[in-house]
Amino acid sequence: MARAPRRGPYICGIDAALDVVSGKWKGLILWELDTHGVRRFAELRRALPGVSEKMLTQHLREMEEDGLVHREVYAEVPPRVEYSLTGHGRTLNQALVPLGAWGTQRARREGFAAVEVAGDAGG
Amino acid sequence: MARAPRRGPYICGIDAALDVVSGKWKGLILWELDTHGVRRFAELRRALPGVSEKMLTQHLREMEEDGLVHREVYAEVPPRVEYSLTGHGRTLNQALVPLGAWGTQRARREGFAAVEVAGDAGG
DNA sequence: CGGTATCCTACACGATACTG
DNA sequence: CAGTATCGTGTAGGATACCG
Repeated sequence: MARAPRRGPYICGIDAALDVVSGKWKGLILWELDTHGVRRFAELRRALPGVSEKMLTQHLREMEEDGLVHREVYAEVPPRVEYSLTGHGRTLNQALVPLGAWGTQRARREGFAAVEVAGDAGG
Repeated sequence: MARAPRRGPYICGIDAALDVVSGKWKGLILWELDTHGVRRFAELRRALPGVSEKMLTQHLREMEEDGLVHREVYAEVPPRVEYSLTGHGRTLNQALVPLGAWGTQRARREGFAAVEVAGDAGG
């Protein structure tokens, strides 16, 4: 059970980017880490209401493997693991800003509840 | 079997936007229609190598319902149906440009084959 | 605290056949 | 040409239990 992302070959850039952000919680993880800089596992869990440990771990591992997320493990008791974005993770986030704004506009137009989360580009 | 997209409530704008572009061929359909302006069913089919009629129809219907695509039916024999982007479809495409560029860069970095398709932002 | 392991379900996607 | 109908499959995602 290693990888969800296909890792190419891709038909176009959108295809390649979507391969890396698809996953129910990845967008949120990106925003959360971008906003707070560094987050612990339990903090991310609280920030993503409804996520299971399994999915959070799995997404985090895939994003780490995709070079988006850095995982820092501290040899302490109780254990502490801190997650943060890599440079590529931050540039991806930048690239997602217009899309986030579009989505927020659309949700507003359609009358859907788009709960504002810290860092949301749509204001 | 009507809808794949959830139509909210969404957690943030990215969530809302991703709900509308997720689907194996939707990104490509967007690019194809944006590039050519108007495309017939069979033309789209040829532009998306490997897509089945079922998936193409399904994606097109969902995108129509999401207000992204306009479907024009001509009462002729043989039948003719033309697809084009709505205003919202075009703004979505604009919002996807940076993401496409990011994906192209990434594919290049990682050495994956990112086949250039007409309209690709990274090209 | 920060995970793994196991089992299960829903559904996105695909293949094939048929129709106005 | 532009679909619809039906069936089959892979896998993303979820529930629960256990571990260092």
